[in-house]
Amino acid sequence: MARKSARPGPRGLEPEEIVTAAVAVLEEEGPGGFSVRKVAALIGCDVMAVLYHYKSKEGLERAMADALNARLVPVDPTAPWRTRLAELAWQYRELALTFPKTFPLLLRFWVTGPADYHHAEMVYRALEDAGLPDEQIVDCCFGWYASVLGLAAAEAGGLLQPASAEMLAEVESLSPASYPITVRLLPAFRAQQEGRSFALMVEAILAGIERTLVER
Amino acid sequence: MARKSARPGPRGLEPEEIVTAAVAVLEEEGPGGFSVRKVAALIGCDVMAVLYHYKSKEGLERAMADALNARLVPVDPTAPWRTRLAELAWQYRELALTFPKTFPLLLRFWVTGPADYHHAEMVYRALEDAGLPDEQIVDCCFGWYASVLGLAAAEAGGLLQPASAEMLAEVESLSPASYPITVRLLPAFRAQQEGRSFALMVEAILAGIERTLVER
DNA sequence: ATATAAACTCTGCAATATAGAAATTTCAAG
DNA sequence: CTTGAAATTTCTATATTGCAGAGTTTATAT
Repeated sequence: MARKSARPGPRGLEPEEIVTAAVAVLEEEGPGGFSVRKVAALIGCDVMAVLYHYKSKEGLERAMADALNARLVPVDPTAPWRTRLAELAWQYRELALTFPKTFPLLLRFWVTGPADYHHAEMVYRALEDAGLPDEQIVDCCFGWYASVLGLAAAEAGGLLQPASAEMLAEVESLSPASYPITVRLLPAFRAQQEGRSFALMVEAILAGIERTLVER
Repeated sequence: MARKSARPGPRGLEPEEIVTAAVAVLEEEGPGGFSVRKVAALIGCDVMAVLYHYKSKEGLERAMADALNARLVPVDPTAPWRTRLAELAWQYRELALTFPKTFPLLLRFWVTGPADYHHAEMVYRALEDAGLPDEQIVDCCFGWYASVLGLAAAEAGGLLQPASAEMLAEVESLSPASYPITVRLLPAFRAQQEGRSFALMVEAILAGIERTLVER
């Protein structure tokens, strides 16, 4: 049995480095193959060093979600509220496409840390500038978050990507009698373009918020 | 060593019964404590009997997601399209509240089985009745699904529920200088009501879809 | 110097998923 | 009936996992 490891004691292992490695492992192995041992192996430290810093596997995952959140850059507060919310939404999409396997953690841990309050404040402000009354701001903010994260998670899962060949084949084999519209839409499936679904939906949500306002 | 179980061979173990038990275990133990062993223990069969029917743990989870999907009842096709989509959305919410721990599986396995095509056809039809052109129907359908599932998952995760005591305490301890709006909104947090956020957001999305239509 | 806290490593255990072979029953054909 | 194949479940074995407890080293304060 070869012993590979260094002696105990502090050796400047940055907690941030652990999270980075963890994200790399998760992106590489997928949710099924993700384990604390593989994270430790990647950075060449002991398994328990990881658990020391993050208490448990779930603690590490929470930190990973927070690390993703931390990558969001604040939006320009002088821009119109719709522009601000739209830009934030597209940032989430970008995050989802860059870290497709890690992104779903944001849905599991809705509140990951202090960074969240900062982002929420930005959304509150945007909705306030939109003219919503306080009670609607709260309701609307949570709803906006859930919808946008859902959309971005769908991107991460490949649902909003242009239809794959196998998916097209599956649709082609459907009976036109049972699924008349689905079959008729086949050309539209082929014509799907990257990001258009996301764009359409974000616009719809923002338009809907504005309209809710007008109708009051 | 006592042998607790019956003798081998077929004994009419219904696959559906396994899924039901699996959902029960997941709801009881949460995602962390969910294991194939506990599912087998609940229905009193061997672990491998479960794995025989569903190939792997992930296969079982996929079947669980499909089982949830199968609980949706078709909406009345003669109702206005907005009513139809709204009712479907509320059905998802109901599902999320009834099976909060199982519901997130629907986000992990976007396409669970043939039942999906049936539901999608209903949504396509609604959007067609709304007057959307074919290419927008496709984009919009996926986006609508992602948003609504995201909203329902947020309900399942407790995000849209009225703020908890600890969450309120956390907000109270925030510095009003850094988070002026968040702190000001405290009374609104207290006044949150079950389902209002969901209702507001579904209405906004539908209104947004309609408006997208008008603007063309 | 000494004490104390922080940052690790080592050993080991209970639980896990999955593979493969073996055993038993069901069912249809003769 | 018998028989043989297929379907269904169990048993055995293995590698992997999260995590607890105790020990070891280093840094910092007194």
